Amino acid sequence: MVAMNHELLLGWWDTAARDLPWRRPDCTAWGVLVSEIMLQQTPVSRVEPIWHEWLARWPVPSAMAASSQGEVLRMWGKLGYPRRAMRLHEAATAIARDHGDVVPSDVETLESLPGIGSYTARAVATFAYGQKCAVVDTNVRRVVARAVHGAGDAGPPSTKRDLRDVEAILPSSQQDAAVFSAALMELGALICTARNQKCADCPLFAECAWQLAGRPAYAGPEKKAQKFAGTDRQVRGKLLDVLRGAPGPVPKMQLDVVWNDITQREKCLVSLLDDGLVEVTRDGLFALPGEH
DNA sequence: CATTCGTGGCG
DNA sequence: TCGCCAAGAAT
Repeated sequence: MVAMNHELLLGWWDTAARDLPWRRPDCTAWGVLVSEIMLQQTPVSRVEPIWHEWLARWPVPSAMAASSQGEVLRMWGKLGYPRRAMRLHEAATAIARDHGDVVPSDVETLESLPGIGSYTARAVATFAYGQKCAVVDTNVRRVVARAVHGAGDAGPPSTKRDLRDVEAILPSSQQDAAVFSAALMELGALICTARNQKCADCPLFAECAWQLAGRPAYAGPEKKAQKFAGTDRQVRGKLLDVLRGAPGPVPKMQLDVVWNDITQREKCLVSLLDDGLVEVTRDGLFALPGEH
């Protein structure tokens, strides 16, 4: 594929795009930001119900800033990676205090906020404000690897190179660029998936470099499978789940029962305290931050 | 640049 | 069953 045929993808988007709440015209920039944070490493199906609860409860950043971190962690529930919720609370506080309660529109300022990196900053600038900039997530990387480079899958991420790759195929029109980015991501999510890709339904089938090359297998460096069972991540999750399930502060014994390995358990509790996800009360009880 | 950080569903 | 995967960021 020498040059991406934008019309094919834009046309497909019109007929195939999912009707997600954060894509509706009445969705605020804050709503878009919340969705982007929640969607990091997390499937749409699990995000959607929580997103509705959040926007109903905290329609603007200042509303969330007025809530405690513990309250935010409870509302986050089991979405995973709870530090995202903490950082979003921090970001909401900064937006309310420093930006007039308006989510910033330029990539630079967005990236300066906690929890907002290269992808999320560009996603908000593009999807909430219609700006023209490259948006690179795992879906886009995979689609570009196949359709443009003819590889079976994307190699290890490289922020600078990945950005250049996508900038090279971005439509010149600002309006098209925003839809194009959304469509690229949608294609990766629905058609050009990691496994069991649906090439027969792909709008780029005829010009896809991977198809034209005979769909060679991924040739890059081996990807390390992420373990979970037995990791600190699992232990931290169990500890935090106790606090989420309790109405208030709990004695340490309640935390001790969730994991047998004392050394690992204590290490994880300390790390949760370090991250500000857990606090100790005056009475030596353990609580979600701000809930005592 | 490589690791760490949750959780659950699916083939 | 269990490895793999799901809109990344911070360090």
